[in-house]
Amino acid sequence: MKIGDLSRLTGTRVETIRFYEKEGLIPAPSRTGGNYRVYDQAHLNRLSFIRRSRDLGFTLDQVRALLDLSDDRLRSCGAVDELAREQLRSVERKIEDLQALQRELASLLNQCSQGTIAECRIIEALAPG
Amino acid sequence: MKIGDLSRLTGTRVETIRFYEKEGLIPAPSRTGGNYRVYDQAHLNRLSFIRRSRDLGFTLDQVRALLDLSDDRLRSCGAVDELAREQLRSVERKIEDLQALQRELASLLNQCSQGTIAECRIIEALAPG
DNA sequence: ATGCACCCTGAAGCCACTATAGGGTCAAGC
DNA sequence: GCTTGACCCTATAGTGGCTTCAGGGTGCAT
Repeated sequence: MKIGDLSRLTGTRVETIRFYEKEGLIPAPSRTGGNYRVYDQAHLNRLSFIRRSRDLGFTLDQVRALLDLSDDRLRSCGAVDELAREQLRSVERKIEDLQALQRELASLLNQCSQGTIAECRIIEALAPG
Repeated sequence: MKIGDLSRLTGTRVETIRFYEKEGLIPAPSRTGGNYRVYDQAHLNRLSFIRRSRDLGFTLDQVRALLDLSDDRLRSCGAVDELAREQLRSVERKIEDLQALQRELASLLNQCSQGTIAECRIIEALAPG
């Protein structure tokens, strides 16, 4: 499997795959005579794991931790659970922040009567007073 | 007013104020004999405007646009309205994405029975299959 | 004279990629 | 055998919005 195939199979850009390799998230694959990277099923599995973790919002450092944990089959999954729980909390905090923002913006827009800047409620709300 | 005073009054880090100046968001202030920046009320107003816009989630480019618009008192506020509307849409999109994420994480955590990694539902969900 | 809080500049670092420059490889078609 | 075009390679710089760091200077009190 060449890098483009891996890219298509995982929905990951080629540059991102090379970036993950440089970051040590994916082991360096063997090469063809023409210096092309050659991947196997293990690479595909690992990259899929990384992408799903990223899609769930984990940082690359968290993904690294999850990968390490997932290799240690006999260990308790408490650490995994804690990582996921922390991530959930962080997502919930972000949602709350954005909802507050949403309310503020909606309220500003509600007050805008489409006149001139001088009487614009939005600009007024931003300007200090 | 020295940079530290402006920092305290606006809740902006000193380094960030210097960064805004370098970015052209705040005009370069005059200096004391000792080369310290000296700010006045106009600077305070402008920085407050920037911070409030940032708090509402506008990018620095959008802030630049808002600042330009706010100087043009006679212009219609349609452009301001459009910027705010776009920002609201973007916030709403982010909320939806995060809520999907929240549901997924919560569901994973729900299934975790705190056993070993080998039987961990979270790792299982991340691993390809 | 010494300490301390504050100020200065310029450059590098953060995250997770993305883009760009400048090239090499390989199979197909003429 | 030569070209075309899709693909691959490396190394470096750029993105946004700051933050941090190195290495110094200022100003006031003790």
